[in-house]
Amino acid sequence: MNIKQVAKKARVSTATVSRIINGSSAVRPKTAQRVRQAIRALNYYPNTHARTLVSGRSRILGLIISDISNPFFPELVKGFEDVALQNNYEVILTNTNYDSTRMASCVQRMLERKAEGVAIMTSEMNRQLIEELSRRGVPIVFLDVGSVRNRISNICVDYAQGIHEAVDHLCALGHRRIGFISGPLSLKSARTRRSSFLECLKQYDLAKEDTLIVEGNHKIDGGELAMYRLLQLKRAPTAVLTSNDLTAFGALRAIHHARLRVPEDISIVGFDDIELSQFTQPPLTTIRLPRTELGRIAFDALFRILRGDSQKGAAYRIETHLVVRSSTSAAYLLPGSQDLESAAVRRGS
Amino acid sequence: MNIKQVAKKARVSTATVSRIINGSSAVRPKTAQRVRQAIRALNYYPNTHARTLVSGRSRILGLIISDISNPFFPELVKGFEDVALQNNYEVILTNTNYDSTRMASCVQRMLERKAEGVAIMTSEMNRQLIEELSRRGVPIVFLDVGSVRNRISNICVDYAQGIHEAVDHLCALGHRRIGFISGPLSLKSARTRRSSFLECLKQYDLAKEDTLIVEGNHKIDGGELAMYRLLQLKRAPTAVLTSNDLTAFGALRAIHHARLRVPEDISIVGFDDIELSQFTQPPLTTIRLPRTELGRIAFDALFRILRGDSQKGAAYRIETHLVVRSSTSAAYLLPGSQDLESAAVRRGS
DNA sequence: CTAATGGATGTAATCGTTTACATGGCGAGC
DNA sequence: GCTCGCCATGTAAACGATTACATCCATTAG
Repeated sequence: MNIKQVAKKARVSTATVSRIINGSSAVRPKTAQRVRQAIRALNYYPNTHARTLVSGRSRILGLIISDISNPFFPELVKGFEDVALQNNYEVILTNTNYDSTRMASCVQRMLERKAEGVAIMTSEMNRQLIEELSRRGVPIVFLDVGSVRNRISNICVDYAQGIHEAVDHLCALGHRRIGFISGPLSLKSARTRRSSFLECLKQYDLAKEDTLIVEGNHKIDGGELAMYRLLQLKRAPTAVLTSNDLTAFGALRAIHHARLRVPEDISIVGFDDIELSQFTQPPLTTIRLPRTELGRIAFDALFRILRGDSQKGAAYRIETHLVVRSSTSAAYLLPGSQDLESAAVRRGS
Repeated sequence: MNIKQVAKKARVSTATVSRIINGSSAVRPKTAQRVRQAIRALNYYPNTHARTLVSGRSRILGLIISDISNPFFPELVKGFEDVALQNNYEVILTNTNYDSTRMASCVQRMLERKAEGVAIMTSEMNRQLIEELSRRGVPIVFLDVGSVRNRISNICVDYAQGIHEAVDHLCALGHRRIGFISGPLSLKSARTRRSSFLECLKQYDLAKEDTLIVEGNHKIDGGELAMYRLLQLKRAPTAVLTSNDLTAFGALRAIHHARLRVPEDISIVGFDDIELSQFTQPPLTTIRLPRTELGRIAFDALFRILRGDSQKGAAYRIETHLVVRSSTSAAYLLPGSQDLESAAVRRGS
């Protein structure tokens, strides 16, 4: 079951067997055939640990995410793993659970298993550990927070673009009061999304009232609560953007409970385009963030460095685009009658 | 950065350092302290590959699932990983994508990375590969399909129990015609769920008409289509059980489109209790399959064998229970008026 | 015909640990 | 005071590959 037995059976040295396995240098076709037969006959496959030990290359890549049960991540993971597998890399997947202590142990495990590169798709970072990785020469790719300066490759998601498209779309439908339900502001990604939205409001010269921006938690219940708060405003928004789709689901629920209608009374726009968004009632207009591609790019970023095709600290960009479904429509209320309760009454509900 | 340097710094032999790290035999407290200091000073951690190579134990466990973006799996994975981590095992996660060719490569990867045990939570099995694992002495735990005979530990999910509770619940509410939307019958788990249902009907002496049983695909669109078919029946069911929650989501959609109401016109029961089921409209009554626990038990089954506390081929059991939410209620229609269309008309919709 | 060249193969060191066995020193029992 | 035994530690052989270097043989050029 080891290379020696194969060598013996094929009447060659272990070096020759190794050469066949790795294609590292030429061997006579006749010898090669004999070796290959022996390998098949013994059902031999090399011991990766021995390989790693001597060659210094583990063919392992690390992927650190927040939480696999967050619907944002599975597709990203699949994208990453698919290409990694195609290139004969094994993936070690770890969850930080949004906890920077656990993040530390994630990185430590990468280090121990000798990952050749690490993709960190979450923002609980720990300077010390990152530097430890850098010092050991392990290439890193980050989501949104890398930079050339620290030699960490960065994948920059262009949130602004999708948000622009959404606001554009809503404006074209006649909306002027647009609300926003953010994620938990402790999260970097949530903050970025919110500030992109604020930026956008400015550009479109739209009302920017603090009351129209409410903090959620990137989960359904938080979206629901936040939406209730928006509905209680004297002058409620006629359209609401949300920081992720789960938040939008919650908003949908709140509006339904308030006996109002989407999109007739209020338009809702989600973010991420998780699979379930096609199946809400009504199907959700949302900003698509191509997560499979994100995973692919993360692998690519690492792979290029490993092959020497690219420097550490390269920058990549991912676009986001609006997907229009049925949760948005023309602003139904006239400027003078922005009272949602009366709308409900008018409809006789 | 290796054990020699630590040994040198602490003025002991590598064997002593190893003893400290593994606690394998007593060392003088004074020496121990010196070694520990050296370890900390050099920021040393052992090379797992070297360890595995010589000790033959990798501290790696394999977990094979179908598809991480199927909402059934994330919690299972988390349950498994959490306990594995607590016991210092690393987890290699692989997806078969419901494809038995890929299943083969999953197992191969486990073999190559020298997993000490493998949990196979999907049913695309490949006799040959399983035997290969067995031959190399790798303990295996399977979902539903293991057995003592082949020395494969088995976790048996008691689908019948939850289904009984559901049927019981529906009967108590006055339902007599209960439909079922199954998963794709190519899947073992879908077949098992369906046959549990059929079994149950018999016990309750309920109508068993083939037309009341429709095949879905364990996804939303399949559930929707299947529900349409049920709605078109002359004598449609007043309650429908589904093989998983996504299917139930689809059914909800279909009923909504048909301008009927859940639960007033039709009661719906899901299966699995994925997180989103709390948030549908109405919140879904469903049969809870405790997936985190499933993951935990899978680890436990392997761990016991590894510690020698248990034989290969042990059996474990997981219970399922009904969770009543709002998608079920008393059968609204009188026996003589089981015409859903007229129900809709009566309500004036 | 000899020497140089180069391609195919073998030899052996190496990677970083663990662990069986050897050694050394010290206390206890006689 | 000697021996026995035990505890703490060291020595060195594995584990299973890769790979630099050496060797061998055949071919070709001079």
